[in-house]
Amino acid sequence: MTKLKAKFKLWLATKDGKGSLGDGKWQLLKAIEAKGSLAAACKQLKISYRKAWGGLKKLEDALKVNLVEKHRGGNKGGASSLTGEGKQWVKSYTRFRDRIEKAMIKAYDKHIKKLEK
Amino acid sequence: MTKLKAKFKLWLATKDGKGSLGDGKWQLLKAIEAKGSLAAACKQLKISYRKAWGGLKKLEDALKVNLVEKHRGGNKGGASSLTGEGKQWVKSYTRFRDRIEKAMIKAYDKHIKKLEK
DNA sequence: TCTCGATATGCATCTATAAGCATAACGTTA
DNA sequence: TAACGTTATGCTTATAGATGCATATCGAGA
Repeated sequence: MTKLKAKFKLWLATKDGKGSLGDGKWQLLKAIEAKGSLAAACKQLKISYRKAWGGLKKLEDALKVNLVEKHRGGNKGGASSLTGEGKQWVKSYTRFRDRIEKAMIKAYDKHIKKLEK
Repeated sequence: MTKLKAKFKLWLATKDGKGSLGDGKWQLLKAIEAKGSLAAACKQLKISYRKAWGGLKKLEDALKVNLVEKHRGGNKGGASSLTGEGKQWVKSYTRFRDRIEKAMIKAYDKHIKKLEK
C-alpha cells in the first residue's frame, strides 16, 4: 500500500516575472479551443472569468504573443479562439508537461517508493 | 536571448492530504542537519520558526516517521538533529528532485526553446 | 435600432497561508 | 538553584491571490 503521492506544478515564467504559462492557463487555452469562448471555458473549468481574463492578458503582454483571438459583439455576444501561435504553444506545452510527468513517476519509483513502509 | 524560464514545484503528499514533503521542508531538514538546531535553521532560511515547527509536526504525524530528534533544555537551550530516517529521506528526495530538474531542462530545450522569439 | 450575450475592467470582499507575538516548559551548566 | 537559549504551542495580525459584483463596450441579427 502506497502512502504517498508525488505531485508537481510546472510553469514557464518570463524572466521579469510579469507573466507565466502553467497548467491553469494551459487548461484554459485548451478549453477556449474546445468551447470557442472564454466565458464558456471558465464555466467549464469552474474558475472566475475575472481571473482568467486577467491572467491571459498578463501572459500575452509579457510574452508579446497573441494566443487568443477575441471578438466581442455579434448576435452571440462574442467569441474567442486560439491563434496559430496559441495552438502551437498548447501543443508544445502538452509535450513538455508530459515528459516531466513521466520522469516524475519514474523517479518516484526509483527513489521514493522504497521508503514507504 | 531566452525570454522564458521553466520552473517547477515538487512535493510528496500523503493521500489524506494531511502532510507533505516538498522543497521547503527539504531545505529545512538540510539546514537542521547543518546547524544542529531548528531555530538556527529557520534563521538561515528566513522562515518563521512557527511555520517550520508546525509543518514538521504535521509531516511527521502524517508520515508516522521520526525525521528530527529534538531536545530541549541544556546550557544551549536545546538542539535538533536528523534521525537516520531523516537523513535517508533527505538523500532520496535530493535524488528524486534532481532527476526531475534534469528532465525539465531537457524537455524545455526539446519542446519550448524553439517557440521563443 | 434594439436586443443579447460575450468581452473588458475597476473595485470591494473573501480566504487561505504566513508572519509575528506571547508565553510556557525544559534541562544542562555555571 | 538560577540563568539561558531552544523547543513547544495558542492566538492575533498581515498579505497575496481569488472571488464576486458592478458596469461599460461591442456588433451581428431580428
